[in-house]
Amino acid sequence: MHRDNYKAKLDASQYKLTGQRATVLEVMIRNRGKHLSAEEVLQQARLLRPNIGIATVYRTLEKLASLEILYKGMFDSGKYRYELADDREHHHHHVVCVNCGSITEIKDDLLCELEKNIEKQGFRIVDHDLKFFGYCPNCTKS
Amino acid sequence: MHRDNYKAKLDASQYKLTGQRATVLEVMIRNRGKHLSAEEVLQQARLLRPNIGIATVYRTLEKLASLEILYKGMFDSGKYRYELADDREHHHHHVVCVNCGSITEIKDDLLCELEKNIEKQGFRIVDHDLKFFGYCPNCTKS
DNA sequence: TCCTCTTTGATAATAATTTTCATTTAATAT
DNA sequence: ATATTAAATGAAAATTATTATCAAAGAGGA
Repeated sequence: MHRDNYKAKLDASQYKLTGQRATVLEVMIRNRGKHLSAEEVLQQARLLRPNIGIATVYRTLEKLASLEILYKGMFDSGKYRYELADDREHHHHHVVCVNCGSITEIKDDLLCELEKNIEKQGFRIVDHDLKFFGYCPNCTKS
Repeated sequence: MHRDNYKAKLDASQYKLTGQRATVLEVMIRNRGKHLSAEEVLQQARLLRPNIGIATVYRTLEKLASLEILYKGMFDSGKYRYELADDREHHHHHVVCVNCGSITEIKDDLLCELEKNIEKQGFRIVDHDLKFFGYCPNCTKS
């Protein structure tokens, strides 16, 4: 998805497209595919806008996640990470390397059948979150 | 698994089976199937042993998890929850109700195929964690 | 018993996140 | 353009969950 579409999405929301928000969004776009913590977003945002505050970063990430522009997830220990979420894809699958900590996105989706099974038991499923833990190709070699 | 087996497992470990540890374990056994936070474990433990401290609860939960007597997971926002983990089952699947917050365990496992796909890409998978979000049978009705 | 090592509870410290609040900014009406 | 109003911001304080510190208590062995 293009930069402008994200901005348009934010613009069309109940929130104002302020400079700070555009900056946070810009950081996320430039790091497409990565999973950044709030602190990491702050550091990169300060390169573009030196006196943006941590509270604004948190507030903006939260808003962007509520607009589903970002996906907010907990991967390793104790802090949230954010990534660009293309609206079509609600499902996030990741492989977390237990050796180097790298997080790789995977696309394959065989879960529909499993979801259907669960729905037979009376649930209505709206989303899922799947993480694999193992060794990434790099760490498998050594 | 029976109460005594957990105690035996702890007893056989490098750690002593102290009264406090037995109390925490007892709380977890009495809440089989539930996912308790450290604070919740403390409250229940204090009914059995009024002056057990929060630090001991955290330390014990951590140890029990490292012995794989408990499973430690992050479900909703910002705090860890613990549940009894029968050693055979490393894989945890849950349905989290987005309405009432209830967490239900599911057993079905169709993920082997997916794991194999990922391994073809050079990863070596050792574990996974799958959560579904939706409405539980209770909330689906209303 | 004495000695040593482990565990404990209270409390301080830390880390991540949220709230508060006075000030700034943006959007709208004038 | 200016005044008005509500939303957004940055700095700092507050909160929440968790971990570390440390002196005292407990357990086991020589």
